[in-house]
Amino acid sequence: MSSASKALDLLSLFSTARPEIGLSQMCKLAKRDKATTYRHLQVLEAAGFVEQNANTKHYRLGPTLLQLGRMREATVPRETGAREATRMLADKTGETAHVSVLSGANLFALLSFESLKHSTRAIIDITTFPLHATASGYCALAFGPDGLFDAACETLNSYTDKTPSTPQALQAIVEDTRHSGFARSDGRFESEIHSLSAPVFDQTGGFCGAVSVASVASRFTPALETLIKSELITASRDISRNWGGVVPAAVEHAWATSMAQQQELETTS
Amino acid sequence: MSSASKALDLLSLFSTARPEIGLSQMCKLAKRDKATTYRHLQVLEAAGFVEQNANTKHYRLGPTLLQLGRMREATVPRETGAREATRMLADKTGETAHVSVLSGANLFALLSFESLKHSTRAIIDITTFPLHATASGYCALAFGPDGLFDAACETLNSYTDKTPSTPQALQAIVEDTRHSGFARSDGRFESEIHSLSAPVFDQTGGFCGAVSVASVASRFTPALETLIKSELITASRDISRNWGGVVPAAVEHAWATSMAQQQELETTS
DNA sequence: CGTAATCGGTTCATATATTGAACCATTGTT
DNA sequence: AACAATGGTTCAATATATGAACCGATTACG
Repeated sequence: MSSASKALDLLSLFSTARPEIGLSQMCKLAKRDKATTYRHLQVLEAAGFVEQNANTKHYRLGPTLLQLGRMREATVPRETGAREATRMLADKTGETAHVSVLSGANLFALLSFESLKHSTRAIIDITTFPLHATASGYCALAFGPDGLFDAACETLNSYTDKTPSTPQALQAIVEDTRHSGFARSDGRFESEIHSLSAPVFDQTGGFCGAVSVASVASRFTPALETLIKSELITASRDISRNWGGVVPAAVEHAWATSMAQQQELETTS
Repeated sequence: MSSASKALDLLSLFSTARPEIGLSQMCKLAKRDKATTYRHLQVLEAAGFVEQNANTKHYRLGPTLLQLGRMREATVPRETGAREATRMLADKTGETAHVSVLSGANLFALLSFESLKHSTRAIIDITTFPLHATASGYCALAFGPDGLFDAACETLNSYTDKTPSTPQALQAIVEDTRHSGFARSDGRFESEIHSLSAPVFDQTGGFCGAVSVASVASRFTPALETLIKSELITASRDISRNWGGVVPAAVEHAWATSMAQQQELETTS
């Protein structure tokens, strides 16, 4: 592991719950030597990625991040292009809607909206989604670049007893996702959460992210599933358009087939 | 220089004018070896600080920056803490008000408000303010850390025929700024713009940014100058307070002296 | 067309920057 | 006053970064 990435890893230790971190605490969290950690922090501070509270000597995120974050959004307006559709999605479904973006082999959380409809709701508080355990991840594996599946298989951590633990089990899920145009995680990452997800595409013509609805498992019904899928289609088209892309015909066709089956299922029941 | 800081330096090569950079071009810009640059980019990509355009193979800023930027603002609400005062400043003066923050040797634009009073108004569309040509920059040189002046002298680009082109000329401006508590750029960056600026301080007790009013030069009168300076004082105190700091007695004293002189000037005229 | 020039990416011996145990200084606690 | 934290520093050992040369694929061009 390069020393640069070790330094960058320190930034991920900050959170809203833990906005300032002292040297000793950071050593424990990062499981690294004090001298090393200190030097890494010096580097980050010089670059404006962290700054030091002059009183407590604790470190916190620095001003450069705001600048770079805005530059990113100014040049690649992902958040702006997804916000309205995601808010609408949460609103229409009454559940938590969120969007993730693929970068390399990582799926990063972009934004999330919680509906006010229910007092219990799914909270999205992770920053990177495991590819093998989340609906968003299955979308990436199903519609994203080829190498992703092998990358995902390297760390098949089990989060719940439903988390797929073999490449074969994962492959089956991915096939199903590719076939239906929707990904599903029924308690595969968190046992109480039932998520549905649809792929999003950008100007390159390829998969670049996923839009998802995370519902509390106990209130997930076929009717809700139909509603969520229908709204996911709208949201995916909308976000893809805002990101300069278009949903490929193959995915549109998979959706159409899925929705027809879903409707049939409901009328017979 | 640590390898981590070399990697981080690559991020500063991106700008709105140059949002995507290929490997070869980046080597030239960073003046570094191709293999080294490539590995640095790999590290940054793994951390989500850059991502690669799948078609062109060019690199651009990554999604992690958006997350960290939001986290920074959530935990150190600079933008939030300056917004109201800046809006008020624009409103009261009828001109464009903006705030910048110092990070390392760069003065970054934080936010800007345009007054609706006039149909012609100053537009702030740059992200980093040159230290030697803007009122905000003079504030940084006058009240900021020591090394800044030498850093500024390294690139004395001329933007107008009034831009100071020698360290001596710049030094004189800085002295005047330190003495009066206000910085002025009368067409030194853009010929039609007359700006006044005041320093802002944070919890460290040191200079950390500037609040400015950019006025159209043709309507800049002594009366307007008095109004702007008076409102700048209010805004600087307000923002400094919101950022956990306080305006040092020396600066308050400089302001008091300046305002007295200004008033004298007006009554005699 | 063939060839020369670029491009992104890779290799491996060399050399340099990173590492961490032990250390110091300061502060707050008992 | 002794103790246990804290943040910060040193230096020999060594793990890591480096860059010239190389590769294969595009692209430019006479």
